[in-house]
Amino acid sequence: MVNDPFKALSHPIRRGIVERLAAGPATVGDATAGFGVSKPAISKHLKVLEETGVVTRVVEGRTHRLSLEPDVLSVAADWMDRQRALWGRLFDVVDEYLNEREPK
Amino acid sequence: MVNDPFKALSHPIRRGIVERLAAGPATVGDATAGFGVSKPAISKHLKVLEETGVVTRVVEGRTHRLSLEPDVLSVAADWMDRQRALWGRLFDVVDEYLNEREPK
DNA sequence: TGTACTGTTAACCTAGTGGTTAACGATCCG
DNA sequence: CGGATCGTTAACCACTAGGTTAACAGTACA
Repeated sequence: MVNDPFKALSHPIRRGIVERLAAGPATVGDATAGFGVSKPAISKHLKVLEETGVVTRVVEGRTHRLSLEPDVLSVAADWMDRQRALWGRLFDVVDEYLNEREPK
Repeated sequence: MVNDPFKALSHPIRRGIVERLAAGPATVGDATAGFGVSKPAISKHLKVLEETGVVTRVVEGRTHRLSLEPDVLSVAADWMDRQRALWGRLFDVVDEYLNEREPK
């Protein structure tokens, strides 16, 4: 099991799937077409996204409808926001430090 | 080479290092103490963060001073923000859809 | 000088990731 | 029923990630 949204997003295909689902729910075929890999490979990526809770699945007949689960990924986004706020505060200090140590 | 901020952040130790550096520049020892792994392991994590451009290093005698590089990680944060904005717009639609299909 | 300290490199090992092909399960539809 | 479609599972393979120990390089300092 994965259970780590950052790990779930660490692969470009999975980020691509998330981007597509952000435009609206879609079937597996629709959400994953054009990545240039086989269906089993896609199936594994979806499994990761589902285990992490990023994506949810509703079976409808022979197709599966995928949707995003915003709450889970917002944890990662919040982490990002927090870090970025800290960087903002820190940037001048770091800059000053580097200029002191290695004046061009 | 890695060159992918999401991959760089996909490991909890690397996120921990970034969190510490967000509080200010630090030496390798200071920034990486308490993770319960050996020094070579830390050295590899730092290499990943450096290759990705997330962390920069200045050698000072026998110690190395690490700092964050806000610009690079802000790319990842922007991606997050964009996704979150889309989710916000999308949330009601998905919710409505699910309620239609599977009324409790 | 020699010894302690900071950090990296080298060599190696294990487990996991990401991909494949082949086969299957279930559903829709003529 | 019988075939096409959607998607998964099984078995396998190559490569990478993350960890270890041992040795090394450079710097500080008594």
